[in-house]
Amino acid sequence: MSIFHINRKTDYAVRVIVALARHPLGTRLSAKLLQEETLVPQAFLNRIIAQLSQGNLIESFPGPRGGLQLARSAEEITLRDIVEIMEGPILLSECLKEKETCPLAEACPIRNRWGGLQSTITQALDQTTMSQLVSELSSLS
Amino acid sequence: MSIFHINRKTDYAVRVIVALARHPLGTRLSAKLLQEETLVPQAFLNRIIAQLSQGNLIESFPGPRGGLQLARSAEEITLRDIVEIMEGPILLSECLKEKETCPLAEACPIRNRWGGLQSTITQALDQTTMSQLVSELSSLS
DNA sequence: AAATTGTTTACCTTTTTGGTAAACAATTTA
DNA sequence: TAAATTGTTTACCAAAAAGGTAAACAATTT
Repeated sequence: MSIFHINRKTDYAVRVIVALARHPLGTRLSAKLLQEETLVPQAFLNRIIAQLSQGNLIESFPGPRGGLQLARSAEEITLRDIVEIMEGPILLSECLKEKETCPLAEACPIRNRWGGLQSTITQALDQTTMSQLVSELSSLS
Repeated sequence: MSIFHINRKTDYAVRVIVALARHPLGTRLSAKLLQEETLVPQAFLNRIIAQLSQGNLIESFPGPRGGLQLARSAEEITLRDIVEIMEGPILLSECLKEKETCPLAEACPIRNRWGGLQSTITQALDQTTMSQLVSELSSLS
């Protein structure tokens, strides 16, 4: 699509977390209700929910009176948490993995630049919490 | 692979521009020589060179005594120039295109965050010039 | 036991990535 | 002007990722 693009799956996951974060911690919402709020296709949403659950960002309870709830408070969930659970670690270039050896390693002028940009991105994502998003949301409506 | 990942094609393109930028403006290098310096597969490199040429970042001259040269000085070529020629405009989310309409547009708390991060990234790329990379390279060797 | 809710697995289509190869076009020089 | 040299274009390809569907499965409550 385009470089530095957020995948739809991750975008959807943010919608899910924000929908949950709008309610008091401990509130359980069903997958069906989350579907109505996020507009994500149900079958796809199921897998996103499962991934968020495996990543310990949400907790799930089967059966009647079950549902999904945040695993911790909205202040303690950042955009980076969600991005990394859905996409894996942020890595601008293979050469930023210590173990990797690049044929140009001896004379690579770009590696440190990618490293710096990667730090900038991860810091920006770290600084955005779900409670910030929720308060922006209420100021919109 | 991983989110916020620089594609190999773009990484290769940076190698090409840096290789050219190490010589005085106006110096022509052949595609064959560039292949030896960048280690990019020849057939793939040909297409990368063509794309850089179409993007007016380099100039090409066919025939004997021909070759490739930078279209402007290394101080005037930024990482963003290369990234956008190889990958198209930087766009974190579809919803950042003015014309796009998102079903959540009325109540979307994340759009401005993606917009801010996108600005941060493009500014960082704007601030890196090829002459900076070349001088870092000489300080390495 | 039945109803309700989340989980897992398998499968699918389209697009992107990374690459190869050969024909083609332009320019210089013998 | 023909041959040699150099870049350009096009067609093709395999593997992976993106985005999604659907059905069987497991757990819990009533």
